[in-house]
Amino acid sequence: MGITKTQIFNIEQNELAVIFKVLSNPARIAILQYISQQNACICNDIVDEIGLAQPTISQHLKELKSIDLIRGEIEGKKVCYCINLKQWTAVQTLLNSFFETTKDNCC
Amino acid sequence: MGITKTQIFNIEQNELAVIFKVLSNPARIAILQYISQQNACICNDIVDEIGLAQPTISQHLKELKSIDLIRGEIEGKKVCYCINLKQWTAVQTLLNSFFETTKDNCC
DNA sequence: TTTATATATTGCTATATTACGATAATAAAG
DNA sequence: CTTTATTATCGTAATATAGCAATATATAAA
Repeated sequence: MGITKTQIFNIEQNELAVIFKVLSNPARIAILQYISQQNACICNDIVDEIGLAQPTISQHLKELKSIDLIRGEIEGKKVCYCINLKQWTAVQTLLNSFFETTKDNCC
Repeated sequence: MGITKTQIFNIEQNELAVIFKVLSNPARIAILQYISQQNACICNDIVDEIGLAQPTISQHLKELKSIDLIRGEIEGKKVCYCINLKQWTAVQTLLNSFFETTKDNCC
């Protein structure tokens, strides 16, 4: 069906899946890395840096914003994107905790 | 297009994206959590536990196996799945390192 | 006001994903 | 060998995603 049966899973499972989904595209990984590499908040050289069309980048930025991983501040006609450090750390902690908790038993 | 332009990204970015994609489904999260909760390697009570059809579970298990996160040992007519602790830890480290490295600069 | 620039939105196509019924494959049990 | 149980694979439908051209929106500059 292409549709995930979210109802049968709990909030934590669905939340983790959403986070992983946002991160499951190399363009979005590249965007995050590029934004973080700049010394200051970076505006849209992103389109030049990554080899994708402007609407595509804009869509990816929107998805990253959807889980609050990045933030866009309007500066004149440009928008300045930067990583939301608070949420970034929260997500890191959440994923780490998932890995840690799920590490217990094995053959 | 629905097709990701993997060529324009580097190996690390693509590898991270693949890992995140495997984890980006709540059924697969639930399967991993269920497997890890059992004291011994659990076989296909997974189908009973998760509310999805057997072929669907089988497909999800295949995807988890594709990045070596779990392992299936054939025991008679049953298959005994368990988390591959070595790869599990490797993935945890890789993701953590991604989060750590990408945490540097921000507004 | 007009023009130029930066970003977002819309609409579309191609491909991927999720899910399941039907069926095949495998192996233990009879 | 046949039956039964377990898991995998195939085929298919519905929906999601990635990407882009065209266009809209917004703001600075002229």
